[in-house]
Amino acid sequence: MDKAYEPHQHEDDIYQKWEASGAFQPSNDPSKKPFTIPIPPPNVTGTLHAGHSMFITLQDILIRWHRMLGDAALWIPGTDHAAIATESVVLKQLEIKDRNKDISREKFLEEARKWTAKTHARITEQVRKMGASCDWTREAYTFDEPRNHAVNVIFKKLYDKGLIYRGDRMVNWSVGAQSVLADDEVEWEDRSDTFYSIRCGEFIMGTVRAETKCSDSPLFVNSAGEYARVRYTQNDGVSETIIIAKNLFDDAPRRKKLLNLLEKEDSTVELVEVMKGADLVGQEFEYETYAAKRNFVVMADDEIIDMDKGTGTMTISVLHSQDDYDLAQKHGLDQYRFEKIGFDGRMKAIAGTEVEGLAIEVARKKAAEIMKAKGLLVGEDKNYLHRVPVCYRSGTVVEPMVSRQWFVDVEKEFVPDFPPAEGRGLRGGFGAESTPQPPLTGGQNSATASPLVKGDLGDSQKTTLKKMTADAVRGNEVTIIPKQFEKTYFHWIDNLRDWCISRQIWWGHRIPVWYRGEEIFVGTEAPTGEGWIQDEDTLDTWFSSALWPFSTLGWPDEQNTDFQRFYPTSILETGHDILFFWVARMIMFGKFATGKYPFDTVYLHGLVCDAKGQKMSKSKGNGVDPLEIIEKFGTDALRLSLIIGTTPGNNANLGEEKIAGCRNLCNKLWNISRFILSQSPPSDKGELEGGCDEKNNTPQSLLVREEEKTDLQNWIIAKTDDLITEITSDLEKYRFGDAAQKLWNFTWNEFADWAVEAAKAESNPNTLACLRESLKTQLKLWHPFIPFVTEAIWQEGKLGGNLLISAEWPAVSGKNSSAKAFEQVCEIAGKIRSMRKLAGVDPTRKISAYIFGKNLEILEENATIIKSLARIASLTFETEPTKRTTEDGATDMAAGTTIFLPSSGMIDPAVEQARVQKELEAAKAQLVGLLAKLNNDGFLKSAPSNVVEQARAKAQELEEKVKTLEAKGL
RNA sequence: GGGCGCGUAGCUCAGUUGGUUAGAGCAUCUGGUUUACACCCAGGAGGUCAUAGGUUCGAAUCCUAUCGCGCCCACCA
Repeated sequence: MDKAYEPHQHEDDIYQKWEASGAFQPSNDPSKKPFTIPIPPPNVTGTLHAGHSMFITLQDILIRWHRMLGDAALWIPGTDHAAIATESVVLKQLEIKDRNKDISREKFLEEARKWTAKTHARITEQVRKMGASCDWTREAYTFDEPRNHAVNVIFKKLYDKGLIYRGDRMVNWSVGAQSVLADDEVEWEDRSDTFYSIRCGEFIMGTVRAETKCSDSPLFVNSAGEYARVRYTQNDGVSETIIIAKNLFDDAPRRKKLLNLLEKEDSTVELVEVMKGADLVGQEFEYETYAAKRNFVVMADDEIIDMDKGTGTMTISVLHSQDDYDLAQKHGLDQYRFEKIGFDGRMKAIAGTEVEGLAIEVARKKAAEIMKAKGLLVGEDKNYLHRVPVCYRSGTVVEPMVSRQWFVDVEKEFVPDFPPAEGRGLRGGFGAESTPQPPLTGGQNSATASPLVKGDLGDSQKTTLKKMTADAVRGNEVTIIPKQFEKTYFHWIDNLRDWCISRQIWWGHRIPVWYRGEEIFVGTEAPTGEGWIQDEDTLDTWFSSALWPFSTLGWPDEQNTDFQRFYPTSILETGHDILFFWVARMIMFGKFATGKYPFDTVYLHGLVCDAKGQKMSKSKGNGVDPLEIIEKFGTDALRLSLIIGTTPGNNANLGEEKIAGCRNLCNKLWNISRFILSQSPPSDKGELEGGCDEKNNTPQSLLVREEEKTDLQNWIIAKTDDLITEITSDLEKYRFGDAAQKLWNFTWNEFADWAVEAAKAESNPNTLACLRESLKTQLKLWHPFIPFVTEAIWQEGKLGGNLLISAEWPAVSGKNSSAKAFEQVCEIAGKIRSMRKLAGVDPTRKISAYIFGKNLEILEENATIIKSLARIASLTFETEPTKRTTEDGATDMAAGTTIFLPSSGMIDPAVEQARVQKELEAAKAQLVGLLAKLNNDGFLKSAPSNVVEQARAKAQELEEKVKTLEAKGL
């Protein structure tokens, strides 16, 4: 074995061995419990980033662990076609500026397929680099044929249930890019614009969008709000009244700002009367706009109209603002749907001949000018700060525009037709679902036919997609870890609106709808007959992603063996940022399509940040490239650094120093192994005399002999057993960070620092056998976290007949060993080391030492070890403290004994005195606190007895210590 | 604006049901080269657990308020 572990000499080779061995594929043995994780498919055009590294590591840990537990572990890999991102990457790659003019749909798709085939090879190779033990024979792609079929089937199913409809929808329209933008393609920019206050009859309303105030509209007030009729008298004697919110009237500075054209230095303002909004409702009036005379009617909406904003009134522009659109929907105001702006970003005729054909911003200024000239404008606040949506591509302001889109209706009631519950049923055998079970035969009619339940069963079975999605978590059928995300989940569901699923791009699943005149056909295949034209749009990427846990297992063929065996899957692990986009929709579609929630546990990890906890971003340039890290430190170091010191859901900080530390751990493990293996060289089966233990490939001479165990050997066995228990329990609780931390602490600070060092002194073949066994156990426990180095050691040492990836998860030995005795030895050795150092003893010098105490048998038995660990030449044990404690030298207490190091001219009495003084003070301070506690009746009465006992014992020990140190005669 | 969360050692973070002297890695200080490992070994120092109240025999942990920070959702005359 090399002196240091060199990851690159092993990793690729090991990965190939694993894959070739078939270990990545789940066992076909029907007696094995299935354990399934669907991978969050990375973008097919992407490259590996820190977020990928995180989920690959976590999921691989789970998969490897379950595989070792003997489960049929299946991790399905795949990639995502990432519609929008991919389309823009490919267009850029092809140097296409205007998709609609420069390339045909077919040609584009062909090019995109070519391109993604190339990038697919890259990203999957990178996933392998991380050591992902996923089953590549089952690889899927969100945009391949089987997944397309699944998409079409569920689309039709939803449509047939009336859960998919076509409707108007406000979209983000980029005039610059001539395209609809997804919400995450919209950037928000802080801007300073002019806020106009405009006459609307006697009312005043405020807006930035002056160009849209050119049509008939209701004027909304708050019926409970107070409005003020205010009289303005100018210095020339001309006076008039206007109506504004009473709040605004009372707030003179704000009033002056909003009504600056009316409220001049020398004008007077007086309150004429105060009215309730309700009193104003119903008024109809005609008034001039910048375009033409229009009709207004006063209406009320107490939810939307906020008396503290603007002038407390609002007119609407139904087709050009989301809020206005919603308001119009709510009040059924279809007659006010005026298209004032075209998709070219220019004003239409209804906006008036003065501005027709002008671009929005130009029209706005023109409209303001006209209104000013006509006296319609009563205020201009030129420094109105607000945020505007901007197209990330063209930089132009995004216009809300109405267009026809496809939606999934999440509120509509329907009767689900879940397939019969047979076969494996719900995971874990908990058969009872919180939601009513569907009838065994599908269809709405069969439901009412059941004689078993009285009343309208059809109604009782009704549900909505929204309810289904909420019930998953509410009914504890899906558990979210960490739990706090359940709150976020419910909050999202409570605010859930219909899901717009159509996208005006080419790269995606085309909507399976065909039109012929007024006819509409929805199906999984194109209809026969002439003249059918397929919908131009494609589906939102998340639509196909929502099917991932079952579309990858053969659905809609529910007889498929994979679907039967592995669905529902076990755990969905992903970043908390896509809880809504992805996780919630999988839950929704999974239940709808299959009758079962697609997984029972959702584990959410946090973001991967830089060493300072800053979000990684391209602009900051603080991104960590996992491939570079792997190159420099090895995959295991990267994996470990992502796990250690992190907790579920919280962000993980990644810096080179931390990764280097993890690399060091790998090297430490390598060197511990190197030492142990050098003492018991690897052997092929039967090579050593006496043959081998068949199963473990352990030479007979290295089998642990129970009958002659020393304290050290017992310690190794007991501690290793404890470790198995703890790591297993941590993994069961998804406490990966804790598990890794405990393994680290054991391997390095206990096993290497104490056991291996003590073993050198003990020089006993049975100790070596114990070390070797413990090492094997540690390699197994470490394997899910750092698979490469553990496998490399396993192979180098020929520690098992097979690959470590296929080894069994360790079970406790059950050999009733105790670590207690040897722990005492460690404590004594540690104390002597500390005393030597603090007293200034030459570290190379071997000294003599005395230990006084009642029960010294254990220490005497381990004298050789203590002498070796603490560099002692002569060690004397005595029952009673002799006068030696009053001689010059260092005295202290540990493990119930008193330790004395004679000075022999090495110890400076002043230094020693200072040290003892410090010890004494600390002990006294602690004792005072403890005694106070023990004298407190409340404590004695209420605290559990073991806590009281512990306090008593500690107090006694401290009293003794204080006595001994004081006796030193300071 | 609505929601969620976080302030613990110089830095980055753990701390599970409230219960010994609050832990780790890195950094730092003092020393060392010993049958694997300088990607090392041994020993130190370093904390008013953001602040102020409260509950309790007992609070980093539970409650309230304040201050500071982050994330998600919404996009508002």
